[in-house]
Amino acid sequence: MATMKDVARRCGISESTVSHVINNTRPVAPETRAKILRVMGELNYHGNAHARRLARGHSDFVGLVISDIENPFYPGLIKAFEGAALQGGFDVLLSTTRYDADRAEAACRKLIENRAAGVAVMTSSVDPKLATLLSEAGIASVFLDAGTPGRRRSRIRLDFGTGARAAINYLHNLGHRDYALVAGPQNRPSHVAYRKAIETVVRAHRSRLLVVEAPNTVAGGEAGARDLLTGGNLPTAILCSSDLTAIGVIRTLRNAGVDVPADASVVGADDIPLATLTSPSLTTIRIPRERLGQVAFEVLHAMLKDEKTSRDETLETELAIRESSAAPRRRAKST
Amino acid sequence: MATMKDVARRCGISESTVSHVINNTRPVAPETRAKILRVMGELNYHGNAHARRLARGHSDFVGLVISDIENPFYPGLIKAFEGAALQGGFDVLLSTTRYDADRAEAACRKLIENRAAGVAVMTSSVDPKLATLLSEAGIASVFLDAGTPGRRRSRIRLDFGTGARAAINYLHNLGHRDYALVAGPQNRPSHVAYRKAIETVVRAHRSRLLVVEAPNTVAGGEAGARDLLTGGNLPTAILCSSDLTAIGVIRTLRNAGVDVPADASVVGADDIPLATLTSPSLTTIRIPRERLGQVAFEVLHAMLKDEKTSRDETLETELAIRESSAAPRRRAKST
DNA sequence: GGATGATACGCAAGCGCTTGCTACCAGCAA
DNA sequence: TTGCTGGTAGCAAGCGCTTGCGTATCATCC
Repeated sequence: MATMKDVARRCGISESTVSHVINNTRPVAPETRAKILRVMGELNYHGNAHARRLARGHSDFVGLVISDIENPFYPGLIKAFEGAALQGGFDVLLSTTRYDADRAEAACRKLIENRAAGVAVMTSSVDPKLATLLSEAGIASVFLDAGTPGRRRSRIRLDFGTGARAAINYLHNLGHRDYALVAGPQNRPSHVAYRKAIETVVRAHRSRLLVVEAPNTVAGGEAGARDLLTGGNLPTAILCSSDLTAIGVIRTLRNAGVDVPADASVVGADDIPLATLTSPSLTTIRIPRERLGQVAFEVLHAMLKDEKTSRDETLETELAIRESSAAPRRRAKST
Repeated sequence: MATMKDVARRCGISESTVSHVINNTRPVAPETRAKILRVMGELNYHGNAHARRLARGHSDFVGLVISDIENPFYPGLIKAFEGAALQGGFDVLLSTTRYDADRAEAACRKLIENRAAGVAVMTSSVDPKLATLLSEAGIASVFLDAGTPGRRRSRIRLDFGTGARAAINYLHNLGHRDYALVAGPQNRPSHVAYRKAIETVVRAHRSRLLVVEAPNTVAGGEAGARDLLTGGNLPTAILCSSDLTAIGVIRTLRNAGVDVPADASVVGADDIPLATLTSPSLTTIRIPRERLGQVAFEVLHAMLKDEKTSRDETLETELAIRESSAAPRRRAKST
C-alpha cells in the first residue's frame, strides 16, 4: 500500500509538503497541490491512521461503553452519541460489557490503549474502579448515574422524580389510590433511584404502594404480575421498572382476565420504540435517551476543550401518556 | 503517560525485553519478567495501540458497516459479529451509513485508513463502488446480498425461497388461496429478492397474488393496508416486507374492523425481537440475523487466514408461526 | 542596492512500539 | 581447548506520519 513517501518521491517533493496538503496545515502552491492530489489518486493512496495518531500524540476516538446493544434502550443513545461525535470530528469506539464487570474493565483498558480522547460509560451499573482507571490514565470520562464528578470526570444523572411526579399526579387525577411497583433488581443504581422516586411521590399522595421486585425483562414482568395476582386485591395502577417489564405485566394480567387499562393501569419506563407499537400502547415514564447520548458527548467535548471543566448534568424524565392507563373501574373518581 | 522506554529504563533493561514480556513473544527470565510487571504497575503503564499497530504493520480491527442501529434487525447481528470477532482476537469498528451512500463511502475510507483487516458490509443496499474501494486497498470484504465474490471478496446471500415456501405451504394448508404482498421499496435488492421469492411460490400454487409497494416501516404498512382495503375484496393472507410493516398492516386492518387472524392472516419478515411481543404476536419469515453476524465474521476470518479464499454463503430463512395467522374464515378449507 | 516580507518548501527529529540480528554466558561433549 | 547449544537480552532499524525550524526565491520599498 502506497505511503506518503511514495507520493512525495513520485512528485519530486518532500513528504512534509504532502502532509501539509493532506491536512491543509500550511499554504501550498496550487500547482504543487494539484500534482500531489493527482499522484495520490494514481497511487491509490490512503493515509495511515495509526501513524498519524502516533505522530500527533493523540487520537480522535471517543469511547462509548454500554451494557448490551440488544437492550432497546441503547440504539437511540448510541445513534445520538455517534451523531454528535461525528459532527465534532471524532470517531466513536463502541464497547459492550454484557453486564459483566470484567468485560467492562477490559473495554476501558482497550480505550486507554487506544488513547481515546474521552470515554462515556453508560452502563446500567458501573464499578467505581473504572472511574479510577480512566482518571489515572488521564482520560476525560462521563458516567451515567454513578460516581462523583471530579478532575476530568463528569456525571449525568437521570431525575426520575419529574417523571414519577407526573405519572402519579396523572394517575391520582384519574382516581387511582392504590399502586404497585414492579421494581427492577435493586443492585442497579438506576432501579434504586427509580423506586425511591416512586415511593416518595406516592407517600406524598398518602396512597398505598405495594412493591415487588423482578428482573428487568418481559419474563420478569410476568413473574411480577403473578406475584401481584396471588396477593389478592390487585392495585389499580401498576408501575414498572421498564417497558419490557410492563409488557410482561400486561400480558399476564390479560391472561388472568384482568383488562388493561380498565381494571388496571400499567405504566412502563424508558419509552423504548416498541412502546408505541404494542396494544395497548404503553403509557410510560420516558428517559430521554437521545438527549442522553448527545449530552454525554457534549460533556466530554467540553472537558476536552477545557481541562479544568467538570460537569454534573441532570436530565429530566417525563410522562408519555398512551393507552395502557385509564381511570380505574373499581373505585370512585374522587378522594 | 508512561512509555515502554520509561519502564525499560526504570528496570535497567532494554525496551525489547519489555516488549517481549508484554507480548509473550520470547522467553524471559522469571525475575526479569516479575520486575518488569511490577514496574509497569508502578508507572501505570498502558501500551499504545497506535504505536503497536504501526510497528506491526497491521491492525486487529475488523469493520462492520450497517445502515442504522435503530433498525431492530441490526443489534442482534452486531452482537453476534462482535462476539465472534472478540473470540477471534479482533476488535470491531462499527460504522453506520444512515442509508446514505456518501456516509457509506466515508465509512469505508475510514476503515481503510485504519487498515482494518477485513470489512463486513451489511447494509440494506450497497454501492458497487465500495467493493472496488476495499478491493483496491487490498482489504478482505464480505457483502450481504450484493456484488460477486472474487479476489479477497466474499458474499453472503439470504435465501428467501425457503421461508417463502414454508410460509405459503403453511397458509395453503390452512386454506388460503388469495394473497397480498406489501412489498418494500424495489430499489433495495433484498426486497426485490423477497418479492420474487413470494411470487414464484404463489404462482406454483396457482393462487392469486396482489402486490402493493410501501416503505419498510409501520407507517408504510398502514399505507399498504389502506391500499388493500380500498381495493375491495381483501385477500385472506397478507405477507409483508418486514415485521414493522406487518404491525402497521395489522393495526390498520383492526381499525377497519378486520380481525387478524380470523379475517386475514398477516405474515411479517425478519423476526425482530418485538415480533413475539405484539398482540397478536407475529407469524414471520425469520432472517437468521445472529447467524448472519457470526458467518460474516467467519468468512472474513477465513479470508484472512488464506489470502486465496473467497466464499459465497447462503443463509436460509424459515417460518416462525405465531398468532397473526390462522385458517381463513371466508373460505372453505379444501381446494 | 541591500533590507524586508511574503511565499513556498525541505530537513530531520521524533511519536512508541516490534523484531531480525547479534552477543554473551554457562554447561557440556569431543 | 574448541565448538555447540540453550537460555537471556541488547541493538538498532524501521513502521508512516507530523511539525518546528530553517532556507531559498523573489517582488517591493526606501
